[in-house]
Amino acid sequence: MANIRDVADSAGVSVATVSRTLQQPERVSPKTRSKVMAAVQAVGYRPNLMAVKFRSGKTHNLVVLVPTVANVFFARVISGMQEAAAELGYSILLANTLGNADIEQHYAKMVTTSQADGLIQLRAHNPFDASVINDNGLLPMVNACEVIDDGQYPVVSLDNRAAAKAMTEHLIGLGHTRIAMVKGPDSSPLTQERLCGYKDALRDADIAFDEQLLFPGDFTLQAGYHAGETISTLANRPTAVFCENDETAIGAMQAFKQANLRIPDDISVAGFDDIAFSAFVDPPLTTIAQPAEEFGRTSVTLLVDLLNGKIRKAPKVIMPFELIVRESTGTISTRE
Amino acid sequence: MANIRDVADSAGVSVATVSRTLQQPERVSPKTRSKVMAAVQAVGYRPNLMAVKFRSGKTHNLVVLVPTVANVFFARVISGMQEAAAELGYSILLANTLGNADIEQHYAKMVTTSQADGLIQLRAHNPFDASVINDNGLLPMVNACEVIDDGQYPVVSLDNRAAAKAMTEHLIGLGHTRIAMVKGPDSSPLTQERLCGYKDALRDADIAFDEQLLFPGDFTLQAGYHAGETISTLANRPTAVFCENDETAIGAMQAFKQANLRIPDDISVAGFDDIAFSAFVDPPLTTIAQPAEEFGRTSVTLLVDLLNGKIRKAPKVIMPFELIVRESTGTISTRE
DNA sequence: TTAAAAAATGAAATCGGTTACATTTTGTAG
DNA sequence: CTACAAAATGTAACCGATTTCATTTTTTAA
Repeated sequence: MANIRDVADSAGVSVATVSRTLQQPERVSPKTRSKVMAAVQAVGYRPNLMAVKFRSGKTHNLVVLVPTVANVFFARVISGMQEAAAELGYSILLANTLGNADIEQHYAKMVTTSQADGLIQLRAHNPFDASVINDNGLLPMVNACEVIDDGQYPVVSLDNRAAAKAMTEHLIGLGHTRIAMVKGPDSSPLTQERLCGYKDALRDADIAFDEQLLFPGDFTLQAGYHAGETISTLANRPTAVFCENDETAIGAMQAFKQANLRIPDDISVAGFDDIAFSAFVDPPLTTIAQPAEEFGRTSVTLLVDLLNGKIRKAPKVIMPFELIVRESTGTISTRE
Repeated sequence: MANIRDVADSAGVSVATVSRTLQQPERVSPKTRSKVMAAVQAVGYRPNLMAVKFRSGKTHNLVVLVPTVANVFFARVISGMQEAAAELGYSILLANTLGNADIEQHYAKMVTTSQADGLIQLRAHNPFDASVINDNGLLPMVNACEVIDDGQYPVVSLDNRAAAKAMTEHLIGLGHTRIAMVKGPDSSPLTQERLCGYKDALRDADIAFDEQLLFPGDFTLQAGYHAGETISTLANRPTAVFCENDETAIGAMQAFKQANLRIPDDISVAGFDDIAFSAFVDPPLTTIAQPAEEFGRTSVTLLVDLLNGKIRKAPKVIMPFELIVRESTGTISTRE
């Protein structure tokens, strides 16, 4: 592999001149400039960017921790990140952590070992303990999608509580009073926030909260299916089910269909996230749309600002949500 | 940020001793070893791995080009890659190319500019021209999932033709003779291979191939929905539809339902990939399962072998497929 | 024509590790 | 106790670029 010295030798100039020709062409005479460019072609020179990054101390890499890239919502967020990163001259190092703390730390260490400039967390699990990999406790990090709001790091999130409240109000508006909720993992702040929003709406409508109508889940199709099975056989069945994400809702719908329940005539189903599939299930799913790509773009922008010292205090950006009413929710007993 | 010299000074030894303590502890006396370890703690030393990688010339990074991480099948492949990479001490640099040649080249250049050791392509679009970014034309690369079989690079792929043939034979076995196919993009080798398998099966069963039964698609839900709409209104409607991937099949199913066609009584639908959603649509989708995670693991292993010079000639690994028969396909006219 | 200013170029330090080789210390055998 | 081998440690070169500072060349003005 040809290096800058080979170019210099081939052009009969010093390495400094070669470097200048490539970085600030206006600082070399036209004659040597063309001589150098010819030499670059001749020897097939490609700068060793590892050397550049080493010397500059800037890697222009950003590590992104994702619980699983197989989650359709996260996939959209990642697309947004990649886009913003490309514009700003950064590359994304994607870590599919599977919720595994070892993998998380392995990738987080890339920041402390100068392999990456900063870190973005996109996680739905237990808060990441930055002190594990960094003694002074603070590393250039942005938390996205999920509020781990200790005020230490910038946050990009949705007002999950308000969104869940809006969805619950939609269901209440349709006449539902027995509204089940299929939760995410209890360890996730998302689960708690959405649960709070659900309770807020019930309280405002003077509907008593019923612990029995809460069902465990973990954001997967399987969990939704399982919850749906359970709900189907319930003596005093709820007339609506609010699932904390779309995968769960789609799984539940499948269980309801197999139990010969009509949606929404017998039971309304609502989701959260508005993944692409949700518009293509039968019936199309009522859900909450999040600006996924925008989440990605914003978190990258924020992190880069942080790296450039353009940010004073850890800001908190709240992204807007949208209630998407489709056909999986309706008034009760229409055809009963 | 403390460097190795700070540790050396703090411990009162040379940098070489510090390095040895960290790399080959047995080559240092126990006394100095503990002295150095204490100094490491004291100054909060983290090795600058950028420096290590620069000097060693090995980055232990692998670039992976993916058309879109939002594709559920690719997401599984990526999980497999990450797993194998972690075991082998490599990191994955994931590039969401969106089929954009500029983004592809941007990331591919990371290999020629010493920012990554090798490249894996996971693409369903036009073949990547390695010569664009590398004069001598050959870079450490593995092609996965899609055969771009010019014999230059190792390939990990499925026998798409045989799989498509098996699915078509399944449909023929159910009594179907008018079998439509919703294709992927014509530019993709996958599309062609699966089309060939479809034709193979027709030929073996003495069914005339009918150009009219071919419908364009691009592997998206929307394309499937659109094809489904068209097929629904056809005068001489086919009794079965084989879609070249599951997203397309799920989109088509949605269109059929809206046209009040019963699946599979009025029309059978088959997909390809066996994404997680396919078991949770109504009715569950008959499809071809690919060992997605295994694809990822195998391609990483192959690439690392290639980097270590453990591979002579570009091998071609064919992964096994499995026909998953669910409820979206059935005999014709059962309840007509 | 010459002195001073400006432009172009080169020499060498630098980033933070690793490692070949040199040197010193310790251990062992005669 | 000496001689030599083995172990421990240190010195300095090296990886490939950028950049400061010095030096040379060219341009401008008197």
